[in-house]
Amino acid sequence: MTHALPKHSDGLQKVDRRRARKDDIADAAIEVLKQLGYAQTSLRDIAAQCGVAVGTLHYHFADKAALMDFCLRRYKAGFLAEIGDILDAEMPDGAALAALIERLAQAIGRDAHAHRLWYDIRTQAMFERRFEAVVAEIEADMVEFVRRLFGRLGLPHEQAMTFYLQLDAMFRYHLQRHLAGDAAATEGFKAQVAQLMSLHRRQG
Amino acid sequence: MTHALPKHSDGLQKVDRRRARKDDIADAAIEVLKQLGYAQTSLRDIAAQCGVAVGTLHYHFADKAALMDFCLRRYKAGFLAEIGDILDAEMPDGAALAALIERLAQAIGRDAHAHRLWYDIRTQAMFERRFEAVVAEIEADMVEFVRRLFGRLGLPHEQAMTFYLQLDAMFRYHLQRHLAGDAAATEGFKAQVAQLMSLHRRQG
DNA sequence: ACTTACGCTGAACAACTGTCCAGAATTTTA
DNA sequence: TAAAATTCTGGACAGTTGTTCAGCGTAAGT
Repeated sequence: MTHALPKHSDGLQKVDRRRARKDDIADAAIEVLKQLGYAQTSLRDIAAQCGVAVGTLHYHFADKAALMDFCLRRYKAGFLAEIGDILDAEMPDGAALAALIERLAQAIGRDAHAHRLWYDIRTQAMFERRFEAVVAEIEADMVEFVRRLFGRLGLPHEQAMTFYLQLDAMFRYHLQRHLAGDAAATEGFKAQVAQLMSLHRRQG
Repeated sequence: MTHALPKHSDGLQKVDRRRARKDDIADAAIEVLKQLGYAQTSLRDIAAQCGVAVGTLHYHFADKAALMDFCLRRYKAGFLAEIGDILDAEMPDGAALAALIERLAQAIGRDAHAHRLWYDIRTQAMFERRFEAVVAEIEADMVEFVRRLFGRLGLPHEQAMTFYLQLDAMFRYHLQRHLAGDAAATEGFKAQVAQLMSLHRRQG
C-alpha cells in the first residue's frame, strides 16, 4: 500500500514541518546570539525572541547545546550561500578576488555582529568538545572555498589554507577595531589585504 | 616628621603587601580560568583554588570584571617577559626568528590552555566593552614586539602588523587542532610558518 | 464523534550566580 | 597590654540558569 500525502493545508510532510519549525526557532535564536554572544544568551532570551515558552525549546531540541549545534549549521549554510556566488559569477579573474575582498570589507560594517558570533563560538569550541566538530567542519568549508577560488585564479592550491588564515586574521582584527569604535576599520582592512595581495602576486 | 618603615617581618610596605596578595589571588584565578574559560569560571571556583572565602575576592577586587582585568594585565606581563628575551639574546639574525617560531610551536603543546584563555578573553572583549582597552593594549604590545624583531632583522617596519596577524592566525588554528586531539598540530604550525617565511623572503 | 498524537504552555525545581555584610580573627599601632 | 586598623569569613540575599513535567488545546486519523 502506498502512503498518500497528508491532507494538510500546506503540502509539507510531518518531518518537514518539524524541520521548518526548528529553522524558525534557530533563526530567532541566532538573532539573540548575535546581540549577546553565546555565554550571555539564555534559553529565556531565545524563547522571548521567538515569542514562545521555554518548554517549547526543549520540545524541539534535547538541550541548549543541541540548539546551538543546529544554529551553527544553519548559520554556516547561510554564510557560504552568501559568498558562494562569487565563485560562480562570470567575471575576469582579478575581479573575483577583488569582489571577495570588497564583500568582506562591507561585512565588517554591516554584519559585524554575525561574524563576532562566529569568532565567539569558534573560541568556545576550544573549551567545549561538543562544538569541536561543527567548528572544524565550517572552517574546513571556508578553506575549501578559498581553494576553489585559487583554482579559478590559477594560484597554487597548497597555499589556500595559508591565504584563508591570513584573510581570517585581518578580518578578525579589523572587525574588533570596528566594534571598538574605529570608523576607519573597514578601510584599514582593505589596505592591509592589498598589501598582502601584492606579496602574493610578486611570487605568483 | 619622616615616616619610618613599618616593622614587619618582611620588609614590604602596606601597599606592596596588598599588591602581593592581589597577585597571589590573580595567579590562582588564572589557573582556574585556564581550565574552564572565562564564562564558565565562577568566583567560587577561584576562591576554592586559592583556599579563600568568596568574600575575600570582593575585599581585594571591586567586582568580577575588576579581577579579570587585573588577571589579564598580569598575564600579559608574564607572557611578554617570557618571549622578551629573544629580542635581547645575542645570536645571528636568522636564528632569532627561528627561535621565536620554535618557541611558539612548543607553546602549542605546553601552554595550550594559557593561550586558549587569551583567545577566549580577546573574543569576550567583542561583547564586553569593559575588556576592550586591556585587550587592545596587549595586542598592541604584541605588534610592538614583532616590530622590534623586524628592526633587528632589517625587515620593513610597516609589515610588522601584517606579520603579527599572520603568525597569530596560524598559531590559533594549530592550537585549536592540537586541543581537538591532532598530534601533528605542532609540526603543522612550523611547516605552515615556514611556507609563510619563504613567501616573505622572496621579496626581501 | 471519538481517540490518538502532536505541539505547546508555564509553573516549579534545584543548582548556581555575583554581591553584600555583620562579625570574627589577625595584625599593627599606641 | 589595650585600642585601632586591617584582613578575612561564611552565611544570606536576590536573581538567573537549564531542565522537567502535568496538563492544555488543537489537529489527524479512524
